[in-house]
Amino acid sequence: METPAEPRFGHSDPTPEQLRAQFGRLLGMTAGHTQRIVNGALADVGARKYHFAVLATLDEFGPSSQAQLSDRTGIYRSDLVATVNELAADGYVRREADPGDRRRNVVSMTEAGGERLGQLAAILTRTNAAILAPFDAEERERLTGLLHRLLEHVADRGSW
Amino acid sequence: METPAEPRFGHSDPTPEQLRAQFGRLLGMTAGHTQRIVNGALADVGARKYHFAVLATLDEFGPSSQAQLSDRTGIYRSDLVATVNELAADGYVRREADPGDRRRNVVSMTEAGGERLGQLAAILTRTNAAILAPFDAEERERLTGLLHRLLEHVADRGSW
DNA sequence: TTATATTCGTTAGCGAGACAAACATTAGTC
DNA sequence: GACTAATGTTTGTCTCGCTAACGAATATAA
Repeated sequence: METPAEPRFGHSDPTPEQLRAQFGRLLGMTAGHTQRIVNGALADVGARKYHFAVLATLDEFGPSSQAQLSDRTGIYRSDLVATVNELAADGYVRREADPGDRRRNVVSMTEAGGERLGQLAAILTRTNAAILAPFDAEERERLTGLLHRLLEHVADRGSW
Repeated sequence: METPAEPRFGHSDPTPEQLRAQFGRLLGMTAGHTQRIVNGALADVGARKYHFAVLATLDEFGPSSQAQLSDRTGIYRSDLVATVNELAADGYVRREADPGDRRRNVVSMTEAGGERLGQLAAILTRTNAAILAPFDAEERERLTGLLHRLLEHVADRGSW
């Protein structure tokens, strides 16, 4: 088992079987590439996905506290601080103290924020389409259906 | 109005439409949960996926230089240094200077490393099975088939 | 043969993302 | 008024992917 023998000149770099066989790896690599594409497109305009998540949430629910934003986006409260900071610095959101509850901040989207959301949404629509390009409508449905089921199963706390 | 603060990834508030609609998010969240499960299982025995990747590669190709390991696992050379350090510290691999090329190190798996690989492989087999539990054979094939196609498309450098 | 280029391992560091711990302030309840 | 709970914030940890740079060794071209 610990004897020499071996490659030396094998210039090809095949992926080992045991690695390729892992479903988690397949999923992870696919997601990794996909996210790299999406993140790259967002980064081109100086955004991250947290920005889109917050903006989209504000658009749908209106002014919210940070705790609400955290619950609805899944972003940790601690990470939300930085996200709101960044969005506020660019004038996309406003953060004001809630007069009714002084622990709270009310975060609301500005006009510029609405435009920004439109820009980011367009980017995401575009990249999502490009990513799914090789699939026809039926395959997309199958894929998203399977992924939804998988997500539900895998997100089920208690079983893990 | 609000629920207790915790269960991270399964939020309590409704997920905004624009977020839910993103395919990238679906893929990302699914992969995220999956990897958390896998990483958690590996972490329980003090391992990371890089460890498994290197061990599995050594098992299949025999003693290799770090550059070869990097090529075959996809781990960056710089990150491989730490990985080999860790594995060597635990006695799972040996790192020796290559007498034939003094720039190189020859990394080889020890007996303990072989056992470790068996342990990690068992963990991965188990978690992969659990993850795919809700699917029957035909669905698994469909899912992996679709993911493979997606991976190929999305990993295609040049188009992005 | 000498100069130049390339390879290999290594160190250091960045940034995103997911997450935990602790804390001060403020509200609500007993 | 004391106790508890929620909110926002700071700080820090860890994995992962990725970049830059460097010294040593080797390969190649002039």
